[in-house]
Amino acid sequence: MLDPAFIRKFPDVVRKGFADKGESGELDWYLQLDKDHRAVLTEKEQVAARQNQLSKLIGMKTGKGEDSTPERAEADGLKAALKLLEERDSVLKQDKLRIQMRMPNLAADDVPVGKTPEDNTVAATWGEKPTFDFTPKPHWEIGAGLGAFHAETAGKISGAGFSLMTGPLAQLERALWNYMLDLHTREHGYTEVAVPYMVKEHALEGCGQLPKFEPEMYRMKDDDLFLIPTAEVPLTNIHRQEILAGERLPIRYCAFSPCFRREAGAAGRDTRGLIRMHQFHKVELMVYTTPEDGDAEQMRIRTNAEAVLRNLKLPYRVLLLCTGDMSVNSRRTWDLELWAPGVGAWLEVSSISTFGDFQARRSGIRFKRAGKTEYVHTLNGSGVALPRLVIAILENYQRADGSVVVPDVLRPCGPPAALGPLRGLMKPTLRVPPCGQLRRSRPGRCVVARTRFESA
RNA sequence: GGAGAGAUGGCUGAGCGGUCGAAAGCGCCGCAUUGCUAAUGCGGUGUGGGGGUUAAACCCCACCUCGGGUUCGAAUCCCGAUCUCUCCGCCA
Repeated sequence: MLDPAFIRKFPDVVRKGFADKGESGELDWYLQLDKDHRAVLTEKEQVAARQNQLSKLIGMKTGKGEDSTPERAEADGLKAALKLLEERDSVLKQDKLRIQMRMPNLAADDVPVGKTPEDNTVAATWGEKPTFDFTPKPHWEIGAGLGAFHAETAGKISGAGFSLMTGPLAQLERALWNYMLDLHTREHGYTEVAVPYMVKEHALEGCGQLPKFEPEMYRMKDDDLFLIPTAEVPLTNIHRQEILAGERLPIRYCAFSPCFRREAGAAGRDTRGLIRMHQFHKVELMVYTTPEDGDAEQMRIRTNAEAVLRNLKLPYRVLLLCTGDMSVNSRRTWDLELWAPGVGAWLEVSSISTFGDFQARRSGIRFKRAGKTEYVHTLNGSGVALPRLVIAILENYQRADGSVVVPDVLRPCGPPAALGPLRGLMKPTLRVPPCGQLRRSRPGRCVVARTRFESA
């Protein structure tokens, strides 16, 4: 939500900002409503002030045992007019608010103006794309080769857009989120939060997911709850309607959570493999800070998220999104994209945004310093999203024999040095091999899991 | 699922038709005092909106969870919603 006083004072700046994002923001309608509303407000307040005067007078006279008939008569006469004005006030206020909640945020000055992803700029690249003396496979083939990726089984249970991973892949994913949480909490100063995965409507409104992205949301109709599309939602709502002590800032949270997205506009896109899922896991970073520290904190989140990718030695690039490609709520967004040689594409694993006071206004999150109350700035970024991270590891670290080297930093989290093909898995029945354990097949048993250990 | 209790300012907690935006305490800010730390005394200290001003001062309206109602007048009475807590039952 934008500052109403700012909209009123600088309508042309706002109009330009909306246009850059490819939105009208219904600005002209809003400005007209605002004008009408203030006229009604002035009138209403005058009548209310008179009524308050009379009521006090009646109270005093009654206390002294004096007659207050004329005052009562006048006050009585005011009632109908006041009620009418109050109704108009409330209607106009609601109309204004509805538009305000749909208005996009204004982009920061350093964000390139543009319409499509082609207008994004590459802010940084890191690492070298790996070279192979064989044709690198896409992750679904690698996963299937490991006997650990089961698209059909997931489809049988939940339909398209869901994944089911067993043994080494399930373990790899778990090791990754463990690793990321440890890194962010121990080295980057975030407080880990275990959040609810279902939230109320107002929580989504506060972040800006609603009303705009309602088609993207899974909703529990009977309970009027939504499945979270990201842990940003519960994290940003932790301090909803609070006035924080200034010295508490910045507050840095991280959380692991599943994320649920209907992907309503993306049907038929990225249907194979793990690239686009209705449900996926993610470690999220979220910061509340002061207006002047907002930009530095955004860079800090970026550095923290990049640390994950660097430590895993995965090639990536950083995009500064243009006005037209970034989220309507954001002031500035960097995307981290991992290189996936198997599918031959850059995959977004983190979107690092600063919202300025946009979310804070919607959610009523303020702080107090030197006797003044101000809105906080909120920021977040993934640190990072899991399925695409798994993809990048499989595809970057694959070897000709179908095995996959596991990055060193994950070793303390459980996985072996390499993930090797599992053999003897009975199909179509799913048998889950023990995680990363070297286990010899036993005669007479149908479950055989042999994970080959090979030095990298 | 059944029964009950409650929701007041940054926090704790009074008030239960009229000078109540709301006692008191804590916290916070300022001043005074004080070898240091600590303590003490005095004063101040909510939020949003509209008007006003170069900026203030100032004026007005609203806000005691939210939404309705009764009344000249509601934190206070009535109805509804939401949330929290306690007990019983059921259950991972």
